[in-house]
Amino acid sequence: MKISTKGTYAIQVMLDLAIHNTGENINVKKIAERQEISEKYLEQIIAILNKAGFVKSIRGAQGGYRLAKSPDRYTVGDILRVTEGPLEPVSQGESPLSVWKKLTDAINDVVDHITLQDLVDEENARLGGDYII
Amino acid sequence: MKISTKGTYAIQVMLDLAIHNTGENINVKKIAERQEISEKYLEQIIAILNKAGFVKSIRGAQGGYRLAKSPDRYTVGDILRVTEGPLEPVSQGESPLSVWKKLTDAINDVVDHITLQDLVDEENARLGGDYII
DNA sequence: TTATTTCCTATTGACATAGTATAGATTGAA
DNA sequence: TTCAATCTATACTATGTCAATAGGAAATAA
Repeated sequence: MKISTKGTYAIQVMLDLAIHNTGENINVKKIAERQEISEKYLEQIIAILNKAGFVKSIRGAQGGYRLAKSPDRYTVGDILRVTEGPLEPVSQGESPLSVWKKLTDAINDVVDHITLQDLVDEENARLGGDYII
Repeated sequence: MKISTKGTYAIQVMLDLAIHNTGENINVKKIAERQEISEKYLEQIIAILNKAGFVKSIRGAQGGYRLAKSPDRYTVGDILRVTEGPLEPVSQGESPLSVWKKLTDAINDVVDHITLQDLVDEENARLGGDYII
């Protein structure tokens, strides 16, 4: 009953891009340093986000990544599902009890009502509001 | 983001014991047949339920298992946590975002408000109510 | 005693996770 | 054009978990 690091790292990446959104491109190295994630592994996760169109990549020198949309237009559910697959703790049909559907619905309901902007706000509040970009 | 078969099998076992509760002991073989689960693997799962005091075992010939309490006194959450461990999709402290706590709370809230008796009722309804013990 | 049944421990094959390694393609600043 | 910075792709590996399988010991009814 775990969300893998792939999913949590993806959230961290998106949050990092949202918070450090100065107009400059952000490269993998910086994100990896700030989030303390292996650079090479992070590349693989960002590749997924890129293919899904969640981030825009700018290649070449001074390249990097940016969010494709504003943070209020991503939900945590969007990001988790693209990295983790369907958020369904028991496969459909495996055991025909309504409890599994209720569980699936509850999980998706939570993550679909929290946006990336919510996480940004939370992070800003956590840092006391007096942090510099 | 999966509940393993250990957890779902445990629910099936408990439900089987609840439904076929005639006063006689129910042995692993019968449960394994009815639920279509490997007999040997089932032994291991029942051992967990036994150690947790959820079922009572009677050894020797004509032995078997029974529920330790009436079905309305178990929740699905009780059974899942004893087999799966804490229902916590992201380990505490791993990523300090409130979304993970909300998710944990939502999951536990669902499974803690469904009893084994609820599953029995559901199963009886599913079978049209005209089934024989 | 014998058949049945639980109890206990060890082992295994398949698969997923979380990386690491290597090579290469593309871009843009100088 | 040069060349470093950056993304892209693939392969490999170490570790762990899952889902059994296997074999036998201990208990008990008949």
